Formats: sequence, structure tokens, C-alpha cells
Amino acid sequence: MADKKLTLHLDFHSGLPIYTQIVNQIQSQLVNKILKPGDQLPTVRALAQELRVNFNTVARAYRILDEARIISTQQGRGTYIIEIPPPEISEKLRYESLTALTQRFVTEAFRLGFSEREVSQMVKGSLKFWKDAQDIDSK
Amino acid sequence: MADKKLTLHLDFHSGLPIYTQIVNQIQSQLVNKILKPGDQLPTVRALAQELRVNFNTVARAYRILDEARIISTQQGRGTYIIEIPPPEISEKLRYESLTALTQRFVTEAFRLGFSEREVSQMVKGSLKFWKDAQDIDSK
DNA sequence: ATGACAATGATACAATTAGTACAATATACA
DNA sequence: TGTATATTGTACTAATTGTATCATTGTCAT
Repeated sequence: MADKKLTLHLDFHSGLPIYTQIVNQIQSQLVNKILKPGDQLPTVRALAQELRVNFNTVARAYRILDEARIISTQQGRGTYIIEIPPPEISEKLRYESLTALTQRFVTEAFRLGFSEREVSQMVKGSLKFWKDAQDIDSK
Repeated sequence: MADKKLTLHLDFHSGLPIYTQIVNQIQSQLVNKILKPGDQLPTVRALAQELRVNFNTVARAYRILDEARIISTQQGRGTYIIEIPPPEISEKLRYESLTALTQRFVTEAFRLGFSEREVSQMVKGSLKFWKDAQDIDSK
């Protein structure tokens, strides 16, 4: 996919805030298939320069879109139109995350010399502790 | 053992940093016996080239795995899945450390949105992995 | 006028990835 | 068996990205 240039038209006298106009137009382009899931949006600074506005204004628009789950902003990387991943993919990522986290934990516990039984018991207790805390919290 | 080619699938828009995805998938393959203790991983440069990322990104992933004692990186030689550590380090400590370790783990798992059941299941599986590894080791 | 609030700008910061130079080890070969 | 060279990971730094916080500006009701 050739990277299309995002083209927005701002009206500085419309009374609508700049960030709202940015939000609206990106949403509009998404609905009209001009933007597609996975597309990378310009960096906040690049778009800001092109629109002659402060990059925080663009960042604000991006944040709103991010909170609406329309885009995904990633510090240090960029922002992308959200892809609705096939459930099996996102589930795979989720599973891998937990696998990795757990494996690190168990490895460390064993390295410290604890037995399978001890680890198992401690996890059980810790989970219970957490559940209780949640119960209290939500009552 | 023939050297299998390590195959990783990166999602550049998933929101997870590249280095995290590398870490997770290597650990996942270890738990699922696709990788085994003693296996050599690709060099940072080779894997980087294949994944089309900077080799420092791979090096960062390897460093995290190294610090978790999952792999052993050796300058000038390569990186290897760690052999089951000898249990002499054991005997040293007590429950405080396990408690702290476990609570960090459980807290993080919940923060990532995993359920009590999921965590419990994953720990069970991971413990089994270790037991199997130990059995093989002591045969 | 003025006080409140919303919009925008300025500045400093943090996270991720890339660039460059280097050190440790292995290998080839005289 | 030395020694040059290639290979491998490391350290440090820079560049690019979004984030957080506060200051400034502008508008509008009172």
C-alpha cells in the first residue's frame, strides 16, 4: 500500500475547535474508505506542521480518537488506524503475553530454589488475596 | 538436533513494542517445546535482518531474556536457551522473597486484564513444563 | 471590565528504535 | 602455534515518536 498523504482542510473561522475538525475529518475519511485499518497516520509533528498548528493540538485529536478506539497511538512508534484483528490473532498475542510473564515468574521462583508445591501454594494464596481485595473494593 | 529456523511473527501495529513481541514469542516457543534448553538462537543481526528491524531491537529482547535467565548471551559466541540451572542456588531463602515475587507477578497479570482462572491455569502449565524439564535433566 | 472556561501553544519528558564504535570470541591459515 | 580476520554481543548515543504539565490567549456571560 503506497502511503497516501493525509489531506485535511481546516476552517479557522468555523467556530469548531481545530482538534474537533481533525477528529471529524479522520473519522469521515475512515468511513469513506479513504483511510483503512492499519494505515499509519502522520506523526503529530508532521501533521501539525502541515496544518500550521501546534503539535499538541494534533496530539489532542489523536488522543480523542485513541480513546474512541479508532486509532492506536504508540509512543516512540507512531499512530495507526486500528485493525480489528481476527480474534484468533489477538487471542494468540494475549496468550503469549501471559505465557511469557508466567514463565519468567516460574523460572525465577525455581531459580531461587522453591518447589513446585511452594510456588503453587503461594500463587493460590496471592490470587485469593487479590480476589478478596476486589470484593471489598467493589462492595 | 538439527538447527530449526526460529520463526517469529511480528505485528507492527499491535501496540506491543517489537522487543516485547520477540521476548514473548521466544518464551512461548520454549514453553511449547518448540525451543529446548541448549538450542542456539539466531544472532542478533541475523534475526534482525529477517524481521526487518534494527539489530539493537533484537539485542534488547535478548537482554531481557538474559536477565530473566531464560537465555544465555555470550559475546562473540552467540545466544542459547539456558540449560536447567543447577538447584544449588536453592536453600538460601525464604518466603518473603517468594511472596514479593508472586505478588509482583499476580499484580502485573491482573493489570494486563487476565482473570484469576487464566493465571491459575497458566501457572499450572508452566510448573508442569519445569517438572518435565527437571525429569529429563535427571534421567 | 472581569472572571471563568475552553482552546491552543511552549516546554520538558519518556518510550521505542536506529546508528556507530567497540570488545570478546571463534576461525582460517601461514 | 601464532596471528590476522570475521563473527558475535555490548555500550553509548542520537533520532523519532507520543505524553504530561503548565502558560497563554480568546470568548462570553455577568
